[in-house]
Amino acid sequence: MARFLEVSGRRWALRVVWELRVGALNFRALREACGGISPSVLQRRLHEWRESGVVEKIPRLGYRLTARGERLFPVLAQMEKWTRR
Amino acid sequence: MARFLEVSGRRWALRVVWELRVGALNFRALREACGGISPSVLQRRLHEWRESGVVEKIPRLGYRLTARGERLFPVLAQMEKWTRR
DNA sequence: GATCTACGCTATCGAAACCGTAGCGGGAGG
DNA sequence: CCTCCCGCTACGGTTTCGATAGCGTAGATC
Repeated sequence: MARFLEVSGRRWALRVVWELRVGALNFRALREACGGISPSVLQRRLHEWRESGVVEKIPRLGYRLTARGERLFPVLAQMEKWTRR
Repeated sequence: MARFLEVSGRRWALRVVWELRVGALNFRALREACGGISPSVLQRRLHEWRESGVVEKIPRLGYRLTARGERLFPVLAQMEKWTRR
């Protein structure tokens, strides 16, 4: 948990996962979806999430959540619900 | 949601909330619970969470989650559950 | 009243993370 | 060959973080 809080406690970290909820996105599309993250930071976040087994890279498709990453979605959905009040 | 992801996407941000799940903690206790966050950063995080209405300051008691903050706990609990696999 | 202690908090400064921009190499299509 | 879009990297300036020291206050104790 402490580890996850550390990884997710970086700029854009959760946002990247959040934007991938709709499905696979390529690098540039993901960049725009996040609304202006710098490519170097996005690159780092993607590496970090890939190391954590949350995101995977698909040739000619871009990036998408792994099965494990998908299971993280309910957490974010609940989080999103929380923000609505 | 984007706003929350922004606030929580800072070092120690969620960790601070997580450590407050056990109840009120004073500044120093919270600092130790987090395992060595610098006081200046902790100070900043507490201000940010207070502005978001997640944390409140109680005289002679320290800091604790607000009612709104308590409602954030299930999210973190689910997050913690996710990390266990 | 003087001292001691624990508290919240601030100051400083070097290190690390981040941002914006530019641009590279590579592959697909014309 | 040329063009276009792709993932990705390099660079320099700005922001954020981290470690440490220490201030001012308030309560307790002598």
